[in-house]
Amino acid sequence: MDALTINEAADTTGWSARMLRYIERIGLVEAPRSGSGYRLYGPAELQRLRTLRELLERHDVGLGEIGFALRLRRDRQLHDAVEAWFEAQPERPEHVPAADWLNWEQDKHERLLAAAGRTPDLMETR
Amino acid sequence: MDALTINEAADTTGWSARMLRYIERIGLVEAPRSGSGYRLYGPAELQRLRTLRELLERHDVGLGEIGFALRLRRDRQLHDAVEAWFEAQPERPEHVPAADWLNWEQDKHERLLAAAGRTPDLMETR
DNA sequence: AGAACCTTGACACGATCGTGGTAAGGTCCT
DNA sequence: AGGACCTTACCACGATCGTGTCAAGGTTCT
Repeated sequence: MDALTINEAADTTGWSARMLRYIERIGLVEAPRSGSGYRLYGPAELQRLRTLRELLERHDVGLGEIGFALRLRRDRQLHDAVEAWFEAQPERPEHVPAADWLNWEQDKHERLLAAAGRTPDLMETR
Repeated sequence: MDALTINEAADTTGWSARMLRYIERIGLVEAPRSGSGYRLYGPAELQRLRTLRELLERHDVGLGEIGFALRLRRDRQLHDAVEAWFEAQPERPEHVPAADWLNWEQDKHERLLAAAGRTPDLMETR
């Protein structure tokens, strides 16, 4: 009572055989193959397929997104880059030379962002 | 020399104004607004936009994927669920009653997966 | 007041995603 | 040997992604 072929696995997991192949191509749930190339789904794979389905439904995410999450776990390089990007809160230069502020009104192409992010209605004259 | 409006920001970052709005909608790089609703891009945002561009190009990922990464960081619930799914290596029952193995040949719908994942050519008679 | 911006919302369009189906060919069980 | 199943490779198709453009209306500058 162990390994099922793709259609059997499809029946018991709710996925279609077509989707099982797709899921495999994405890299999630890859079934081992028989000597002649048939996919063999054991309890482990069946379990993963069922929980995968639940995961998607419960959080409204797509296969591609989980596929990306997988890529993140495998490619540390990428993971770190993404993480670094999120982490990077480019320091807002604390020291804003007053001189720059004076030119402001004149330079059409360089407007000011009030203080540090919020703008106290500098632009509305009305 | 601080905050640019959307088209100016577009010019200096390489993105189009359209994309800046799109990027904002996804949740990456949200520009603060002026009193009248104009987006104001300060050095921080500009920096993020440039590095974002680099991130995408260098690792060949899409905005949607980074958007998903963002969702993962914000929704710990989801993050944990995904992590759990990947972690879950459903234990392959170590104890396989020999009896089950005997029925194998007979039960058309229940085939066996050799040992723990790899199948030693059980299915190829030739 | 008028030009030059900005904002949101809509229509559009090729590319990819998520699915299904079908064809051509190999494998397994009677 | 024949039927039922598997494999890969294609064609298809609606939905979303990534972009652009345009319209209608508000803001800012001169």
